[in-house]
Amino acid sequence: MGRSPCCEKAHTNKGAWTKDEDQRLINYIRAHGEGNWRSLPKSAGLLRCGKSCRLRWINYLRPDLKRGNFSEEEDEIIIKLHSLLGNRWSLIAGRLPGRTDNEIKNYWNTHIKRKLISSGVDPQTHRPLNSAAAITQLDFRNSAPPPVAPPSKENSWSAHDTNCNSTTTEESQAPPQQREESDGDVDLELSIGLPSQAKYMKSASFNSSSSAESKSIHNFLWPGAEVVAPPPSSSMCVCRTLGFQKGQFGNCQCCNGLYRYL
DNA sequence: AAAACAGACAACCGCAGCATT
DNA sequence: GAATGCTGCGGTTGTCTGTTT
Repeated sequence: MGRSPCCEKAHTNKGAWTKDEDQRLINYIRAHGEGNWRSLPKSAGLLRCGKSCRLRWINYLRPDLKRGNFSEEEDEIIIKLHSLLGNRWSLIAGRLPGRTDNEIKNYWNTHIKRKLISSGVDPQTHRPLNSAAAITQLDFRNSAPPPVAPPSKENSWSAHDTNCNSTTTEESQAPPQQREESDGDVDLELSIGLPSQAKYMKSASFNSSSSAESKSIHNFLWPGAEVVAPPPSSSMCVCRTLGFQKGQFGNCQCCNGLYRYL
């Protein structure tokens, strides 16, 4: 038995939004806040699918959006985060205030991909193009999951608890950059500090229980976070507000840190 | 000037996970 | 535990605009 459609397609508009529709949506969300997307169109007097409303708001109407060209700094961050996270656009967007996952995805596909290719870097593997083929089979980012314990999107990138804002996941869900041997081709040290988008940001974390693997992975962090030292046996976050486990990746809204505890 | 092409980006679609019933 | 509903994500498509021929 299939699911019912998210909306009555026969009675919904599709395609480009009109100014009037935008204004209705803005007015409604200003008055009632986000959420309840399914019932929103009817309440707001819009002949649109709830999904469409949500997308329009998130990608275009949100007041905190930063429109305009990406800076060089943002380019660098996107490339570095993509090398770490793969096509987790929403997660990457969480590190770029004012940018949406859709915007970053489009930008990646239209600009950065080309830029990397032209500079001889494989945009999927982030390695020199001539060596990309050799490691293709190790790269799970945009292909089928590994045979053992395939990654689960939700498990990998589950939303934060609003109090603590951290999550942890199993090793099998770590992005390939963390799973595969890191031989230094990719600089995982992110040295550009940025505030996270508190409201829209989702945090991700990865867990690795393999000590051998752990040693092959770069430790990295976001500036601004207070990093004391890898906790010896404690399960506490270095910012002392989280419960990260050793061997896990995670980023934290409390301190803006993205960590891996080796 | 018009057609063809390419680039950019907004929007849609299908899927998956979680929550609720 | 199964069915259903809601939400969010990533991939893909459609359309608009600018450039080239």
